[in-house]
Amino acid sequence: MPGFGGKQLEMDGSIDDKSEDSPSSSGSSQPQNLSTVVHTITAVPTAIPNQPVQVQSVIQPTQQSVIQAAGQIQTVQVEEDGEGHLVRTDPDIEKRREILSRRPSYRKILNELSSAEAPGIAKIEEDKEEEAAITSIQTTIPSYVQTSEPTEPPSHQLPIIYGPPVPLPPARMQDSSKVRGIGDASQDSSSYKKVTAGQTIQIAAANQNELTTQGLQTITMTNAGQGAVTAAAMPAGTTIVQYTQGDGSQQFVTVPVSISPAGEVQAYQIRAPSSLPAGVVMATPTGITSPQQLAEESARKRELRLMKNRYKNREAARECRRRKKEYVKCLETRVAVLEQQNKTLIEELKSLKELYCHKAETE
DNA sequence: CTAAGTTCTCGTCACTCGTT
DNA sequence: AACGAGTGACGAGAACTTAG
Repeated sequence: MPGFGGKQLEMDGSIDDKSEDSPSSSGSSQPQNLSTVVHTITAVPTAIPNQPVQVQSVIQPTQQSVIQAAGQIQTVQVEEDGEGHLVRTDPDIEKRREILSRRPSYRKILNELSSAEAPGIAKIEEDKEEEAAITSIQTTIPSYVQTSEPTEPPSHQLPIIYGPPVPLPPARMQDSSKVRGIGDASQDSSSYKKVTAGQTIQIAAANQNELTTQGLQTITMTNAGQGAVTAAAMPAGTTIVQYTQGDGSQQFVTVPVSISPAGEVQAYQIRAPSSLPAGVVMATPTGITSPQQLAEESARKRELRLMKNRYKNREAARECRRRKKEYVKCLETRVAVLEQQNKTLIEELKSLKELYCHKAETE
């Protein structure tokens, strides 16, 4: 992360009241950070003599924790020991650890920073701009999701996905040559296209009317492609199908499939949507007795839970990153402002000194 | 021009914390 | 206890940079 690494923040005590509350971003899940961070104390000239110097202890960012470190600005009280050395007299370590162990919220930190922001910083404007930018990003539909107008699809093209898409990462982009529209599911199985096991595929009908009447918009079929855990999770011959209804709600159903030795899904059958009960539908294995079955069942439940959370979490991660960026921007702005203030104060001190010297000479 | 290296971005999972 | 929100860590792929 260029631009953050090694950047030394020099701040005066103007935000001490806020930094006291600023939680560390090294959550309790990473308490080891406490022992690895390097605290450097930077003395900043202040215009107020004979007072304890308040400086910021800035955690030296490491490659992986640059941004986290930005949230770890703490107040450290230091006093001169009479020989010009700064002696740290900050509150006890335990309290600090307690603060550090609390999980941060960038929103909270940002709000605190914003409320303490020096006037003249065009922060709201900036936020608006950023918000607009984010909106435009979020409304940009990934190129790998087909969102054509619901017109007659060209005969050479694949079924078109209508409605809120379930974006798939490019790596798992549906292989259009291997996917058949769900509307064809009732047809002769010999006409099924082959789907390589281990892929996440997206299925949609070529006919929108068919979709709307059936209440289905998109279907994502996940098989054993997400690692060994998933592979073990799914009982042989079944897969979980995720589908999105017209109202955007997501549903899940397990579907029996047959996989060829070559690893290709040869056939899959999905019940008519009208027969699908609301919510999650699972083919509950009967008579689970062996530990292996129990493990399979729990793994399957886990997979289902993850699948349900995936979309939300994706959005949450985006939001989190946006807030983080906003927060870092805010910090950088603050640094710029404080640096400017520092410069001004130094200049002022210089001119006052000159004035004083000049006056002393003339007297 | 291209291969290798670096940085950026995104999705996913695991985990914690607060709320119900 | 269950659930949702928030966030760190990690991996993968895209985008960019640099050396030969």
